[in-house]
Amino acid sequence: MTMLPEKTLSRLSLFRRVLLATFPNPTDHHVFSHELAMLADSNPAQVRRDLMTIGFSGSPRKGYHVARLLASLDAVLDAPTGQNVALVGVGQLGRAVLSYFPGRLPKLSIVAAFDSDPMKMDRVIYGCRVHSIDRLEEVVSREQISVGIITVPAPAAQDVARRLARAGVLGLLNFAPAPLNLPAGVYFENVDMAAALDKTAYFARILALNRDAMQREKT
Amino acid sequence: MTMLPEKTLSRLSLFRRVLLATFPNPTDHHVFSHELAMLADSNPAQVRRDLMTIGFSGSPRKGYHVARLLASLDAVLDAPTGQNVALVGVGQLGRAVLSYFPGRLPKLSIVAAFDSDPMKMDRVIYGCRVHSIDRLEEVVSREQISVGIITVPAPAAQDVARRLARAGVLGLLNFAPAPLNLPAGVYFENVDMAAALDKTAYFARILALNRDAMQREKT
DNA sequence: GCCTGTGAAGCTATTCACAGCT
DNA sequence: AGCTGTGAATAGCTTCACAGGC
Repeated sequence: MTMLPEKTLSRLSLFRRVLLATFPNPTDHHVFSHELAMLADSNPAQVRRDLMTIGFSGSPRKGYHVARLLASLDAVLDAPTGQNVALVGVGQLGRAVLSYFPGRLPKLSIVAAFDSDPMKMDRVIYGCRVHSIDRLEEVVSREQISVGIITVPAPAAQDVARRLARAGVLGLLNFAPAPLNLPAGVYFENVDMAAALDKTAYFARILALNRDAMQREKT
Repeated sequence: MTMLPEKTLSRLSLFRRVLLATFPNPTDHHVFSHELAMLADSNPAQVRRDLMTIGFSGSPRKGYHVARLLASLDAVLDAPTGQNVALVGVGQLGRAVLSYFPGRLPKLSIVAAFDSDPMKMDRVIYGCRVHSIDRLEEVVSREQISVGIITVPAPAAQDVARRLARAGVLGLLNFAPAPLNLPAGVYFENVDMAAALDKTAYFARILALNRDAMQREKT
């Protein structure tokens, strides 16, 4: 399994989450592809294809064995020993992210946060120590951090991303509304809330127009 | 132009943002597709295709006229009279979102927030009044709200989404880590931060493995 | 009968490559 | 010479549809 497609990974992460929520005690439970599809707002063919992609099989009789499936999902999604994460930018959004993750993804720990505001330094927020941004390279290297979360304002994002990459971080999750330019060999994913809201508003508008058109047609 | 593809819309929103940031005074400026591609971390062919999709053309000589392009992007992305937005769930994440948007998307105003915690009600947070969740239907209808942002905990998301949809909201931006089941005719988009982080960590891990493999090959 | 696993078809999105313009 | 606009090629993703198993 060299490298799974991005979309498949998103769904696998979601499958794991809904399975855990639905089967607090998964032993001896089974799910059919159409059941998991329902839980994850997907469809049976997609579920079967995704599980096929990670080499997991069920039985036509009973479906997929939940506990085994969860183990397979863990094997794909988690590093056996866990991975350390750093967050840069302890503003409103950074704090929200810090409060969001603990407990949600047990194999990923946000072990350090960074900010440039001296007021925020050396405090502990949601269980995470805030360091001066000046010590970014030092702490990333010492704590063996392989994943970075960027929650700084847009103008600072590119520089922070480059420093994280240079310090050895290989995956970046960027919440800043600025596109990053990074050398190949570093993965990054943008969470573009502004674009997401623009898009949602656009489709809301189109749907409203369509609905009005139908209304008019009826008369 | 019946309905633009989702991906195209995300990029158009980004194009507008980077153009505004790069050309504070756009009059008489021009951009080539490769320049805009650089700014948006895309590629020239994609930029040309996207602009073609919205029927905007440039000249081979000078490229795209920035002010005109911005006007075209506004025409596609914005409702002429603006759209009203409601946010449900004034927790840590909800507050971060409330503080994030004002000023960023001038045609979209978050005009109301809702929460079930009596402590939070009737306060004004980041310029937005917080109402009791009980008054959701009433306020959505009175304020003509067409877009909803869901920042409640996962177990409450489905119910909130259904209430918003029933009250007439046509587009939902869901930050809760729970998939929604909604009738057709309502658009929704999930911002799944947990899946995004899982994915980022996965690729960071794969990249580390690949890098180590190359290292070993060299010896 | 109702499921899974999967080749094949269908669809969407991206990228190529070049004619046409200035 | 170097760009845009775009048909055509490619790549990537989703869905169909059915053989095979219990």
